[in-house]
Amino acid sequence: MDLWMQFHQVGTEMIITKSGRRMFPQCKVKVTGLIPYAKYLMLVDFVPMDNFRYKWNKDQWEVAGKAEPQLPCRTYIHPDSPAPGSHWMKEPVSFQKLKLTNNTLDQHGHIILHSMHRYKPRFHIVQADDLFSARWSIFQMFSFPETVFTSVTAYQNEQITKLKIDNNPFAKGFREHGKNTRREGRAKGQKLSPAKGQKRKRPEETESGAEESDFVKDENVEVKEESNSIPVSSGYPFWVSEQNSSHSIPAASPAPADQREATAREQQVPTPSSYQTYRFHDNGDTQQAPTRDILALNEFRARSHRVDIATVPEQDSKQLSEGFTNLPTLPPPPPPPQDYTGVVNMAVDSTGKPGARGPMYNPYSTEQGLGQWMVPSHSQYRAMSYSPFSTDYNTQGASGHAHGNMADWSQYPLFPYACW
DNA sequence: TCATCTAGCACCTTTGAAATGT
DNA sequence: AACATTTCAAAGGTGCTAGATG
Repeated sequence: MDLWMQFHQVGTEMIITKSGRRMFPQCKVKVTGLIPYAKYLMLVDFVPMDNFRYKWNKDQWEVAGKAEPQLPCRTYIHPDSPAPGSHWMKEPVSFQKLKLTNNTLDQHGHIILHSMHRYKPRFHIVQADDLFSARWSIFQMFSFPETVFTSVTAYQNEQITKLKIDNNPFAKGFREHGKNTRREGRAKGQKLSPAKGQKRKRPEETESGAEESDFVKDENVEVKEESNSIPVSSGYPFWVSEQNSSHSIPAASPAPADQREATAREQQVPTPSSYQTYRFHDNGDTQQAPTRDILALNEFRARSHRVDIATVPEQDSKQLSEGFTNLPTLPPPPPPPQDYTGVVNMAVDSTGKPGARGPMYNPYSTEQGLGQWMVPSHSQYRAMSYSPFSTDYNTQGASGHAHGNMADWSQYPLFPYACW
């Protein structure tokens, strides 16, 4: 939590490369309130914060234009999934193997993002017995304002570089004095690459002492359900009040749905400084009765009020296009046994432990699953500026319903409604 | 010309199998 | 034989940077 806050205050950047890079800080969450014997899946997807592309100019971020077309929205599923609630609650859940890439043709199931765009990870807890047949009946979404980041191919802000070097054990070689002879040897007279001009000087030689990359905090915080756009830029010194900038640039497409719609159902965990003033909303009603299902960032203990649980719309793609806010809210349920027949489309970490669980998708449920709620009509979605089967996407060879391998499947969005 | 991206590098940690000890 | 601990090489994660790209 502390580390995330440090990065957030500077303006978190995440390196994305063709081959994929891990996130740092990594996402690590603590969950409480699950039914110990019920099985759950843990997932993460990434949603754009807005409709703009950014650039780093004179030590600050500013809007550079309209965002690139949406990429297929992939979802990372925690390799332990499915596991009983007791397992998830036993210790903080780490998403350390989650990788980001800018390779739109990626076949490894990494999360595909555009460079120089802003994103926010979003966590999902899905109650389901297994990965094959999971029909998304009950799930919850959580997000954390301090995890917003800008995807980059090279660090722009030298403060971020320094923070990463100081805190990431894999970068130790860059903070220890005199160990990187290669850099010293090249240190003269070369052209500087993007952030190079600013990164030229070596990071502080002083050991920050921040060896601890696991930010273990256990503070109480309330989980809130996101009811409006998140003012992520507040307290974000390197951002040119992008909200103002945003206004100056004509947005051809509507505000991102994440802010517009999906967020209305998303539970957001505020930072310690903000949670006290938070008021929980649920369809306009202020809820007070605390309940159970919680997810907290970085072992950051959280407590939610009434949990917002949405059910997956059945056979009604129109509901999707009309906004997630229309989905019904159910009480925290003991899950009735269900006849799971849906399809799971997800990215799974290749280094995970899928063996014991078998494939994480069901190639035989394609028609039903996609037809049911993964594949709305194009006309409905195009107007929303996002389609899981966009032109770009189809050119990757994953069009239609003929899929023969995991790589193909991993490219489908798990939660398409959240990506408009 | 410039901003951005790519690929390969040196340096480092992590991982897990094999070896060794109890 | 079973388990715990240590060793060590391979795998993989870092930021850096020259050159490529558009």
